[in-house]
Amino acid sequence: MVTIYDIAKKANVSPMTVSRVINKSANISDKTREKVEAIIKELNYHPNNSARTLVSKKSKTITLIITDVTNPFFTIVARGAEDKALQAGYQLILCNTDENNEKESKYIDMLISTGSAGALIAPANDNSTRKIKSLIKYDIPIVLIDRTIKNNTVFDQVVSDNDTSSRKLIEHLIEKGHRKIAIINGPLTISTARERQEGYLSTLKLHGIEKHEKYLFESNFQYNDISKIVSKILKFPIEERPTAIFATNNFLALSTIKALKKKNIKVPDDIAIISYDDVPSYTEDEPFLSVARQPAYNFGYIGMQLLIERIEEVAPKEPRKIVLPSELYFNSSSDKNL
Amino acid sequence: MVTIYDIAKKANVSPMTVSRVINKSANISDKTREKVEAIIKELNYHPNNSARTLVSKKSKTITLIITDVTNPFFTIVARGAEDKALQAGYQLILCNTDENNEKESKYIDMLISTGSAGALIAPANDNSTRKIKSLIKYDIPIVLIDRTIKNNTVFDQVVSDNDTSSRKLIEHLIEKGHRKIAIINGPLTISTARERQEGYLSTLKLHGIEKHEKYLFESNFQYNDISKIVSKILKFPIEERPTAIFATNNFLALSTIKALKKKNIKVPDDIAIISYDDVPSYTEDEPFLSVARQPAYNFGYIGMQLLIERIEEVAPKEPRKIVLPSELYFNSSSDKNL
DNA sequence: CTGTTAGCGCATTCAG
DNA sequence: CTGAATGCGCTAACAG
Repeated sequence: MVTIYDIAKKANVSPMTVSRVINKSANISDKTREKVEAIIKELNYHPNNSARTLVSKKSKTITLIITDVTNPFFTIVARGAEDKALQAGYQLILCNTDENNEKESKYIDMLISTGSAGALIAPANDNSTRKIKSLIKYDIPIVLIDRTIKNNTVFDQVVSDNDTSSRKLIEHLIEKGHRKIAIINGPLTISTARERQEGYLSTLKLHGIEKHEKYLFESNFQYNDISKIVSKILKFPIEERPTAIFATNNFLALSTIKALKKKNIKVPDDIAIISYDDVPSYTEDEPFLSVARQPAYNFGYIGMQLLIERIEEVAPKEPRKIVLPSELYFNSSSDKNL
Repeated sequence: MVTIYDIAKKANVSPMTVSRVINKSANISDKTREKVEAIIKELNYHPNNSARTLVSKKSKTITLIITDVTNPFFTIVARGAEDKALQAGYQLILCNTDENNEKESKYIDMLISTGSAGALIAPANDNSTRKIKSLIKYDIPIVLIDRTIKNNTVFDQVVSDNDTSSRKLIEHLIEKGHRKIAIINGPLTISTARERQEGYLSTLKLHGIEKHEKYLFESNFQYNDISKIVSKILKFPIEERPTAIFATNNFLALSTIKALKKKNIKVPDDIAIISYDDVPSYTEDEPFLSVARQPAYNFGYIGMQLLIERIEEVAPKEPRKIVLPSELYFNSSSDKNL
């Protein structure tokens, strides 16, 4: 391995001078800089980040903790995060928690060990709170993305306008004449699920529609079979059967549609569907799902930007909260007047 | 920061003993081990990986260099790689090259600096060869995945059976009665594109079908507009117009179908389409595309396994080549007899 | 503008 | 089974 000592010897300068050249510090004469740079190239020198981090306590890796890269929403988040990280000279460490607190906890331990400069975290659920807050005492900058934790007063966050967008989605259904609207939600221990549910409930109230406990369903945000829930919905007497379903994330919406299809229920003719987020449609030319689509790329990109600002200590002391508006698309899945 | 010295002092042992406990080395009495472990927990000690890597030259991070996580194939590859890495206690650094040699080169430099234990690389193209081979002298284990480089005699690789699967795809078309088969391919500087093209050509030859240069199209493997190529194809006099198209990756197939739709050409009625890889269909219940589907997860998972074996020096000296068979699915997009 | 000294936190080596 | 000494490659702090 080529070290700054090798460079220094060959350039007839001190290792410190080499270090200064590498770190582009001022106060180096052009002549020595050029000389040293030439030798760095010649010897194909690569700085040793471990040594750098050890002594300076400043690392160039950032940890991204999400639930699953395989979820198209988080795929794009990861891409946005990586793009911004690279721009600023940071490397991205990818962690999938699968909404599992133990995995998450393990990753957070690793993040501390690695000496990550900071982390972008989409918390698994409310149980994540304590572990994440424990990062404060390590002085590791954190930005929460997509999901937040309860009573967060210390971390920056980039979140969605869950309540507003949910309201718009529900109001769209109401305009279409729907009154019996079910919600198939993720775990209420996840902030986004809670906020979307609140948006749903407050909008019903606002429009004088009674809330029915039986229309509230809780599953999880992963891609799985929710035909049991759908069966329950279809077992209601026809006059009580929901005419519309608010599926609160992409996977829930798709699973719902799939389960309905299997039961020969037509969307939107028999039941309308609205969703929060969808999946990229490479195939269809006409989008089908009515959806509040989050700007996934920016969750990663802007989140990373806030994080880097904090790492490089150019951010205000107060934690910042960026609310990214979703874009609403009303397509076929809810395109029928009752 | 809590260090082994803090632990040592509190436990009344030497730092070295603490180090031994942490590294689970033998030759520690149960009593001292337990005592030390208790204090490690109490003080919430996290080993400093930079220091560890610096002194031992063994790091616990692995770099994954792919073209784009946003490509569903690589999304799954990344997930497989991450899963295996975590199992073995490694962290994954994610890099997207966008098929760009400069980005790739930058990432390889970073990988050296970071002191990555190894890397899983899907090379951008043939121009990647020299840079990747330069890693040999740093003694950093490398496993090539999906794509390979020319004259590779040193690196492990996990690749697809591109020729065989291409042959099966083409033979399927031939059985359906097709003789005029076009290929829309990625850059021939990418090994997979070359191999798929070779499979295509040799199969035509095998079946006594003449090769036409005009049926060979080259675009790239990213998701973009290839309507120009499709227009060219449609401008052939009708008796020369291909009745089938082999689109050599997921994005090319989808773009082709989209472009054909726009021109009101029906698939498979007017033109049949076969593809290498597709995208996950969360929505459709009936798969549409006829495809050789690669076991993406295993490209990551097995690739990571080989890499870790090499890092931990339990692999045979000779480079290994794992060829993962694709699964063939013949669906609607080619389901018509001529 | 450049050099010297010291030490980051840990594991390797050698002693005992 | 345990400990002491040493140095990994680099930069902060100070000196000149």
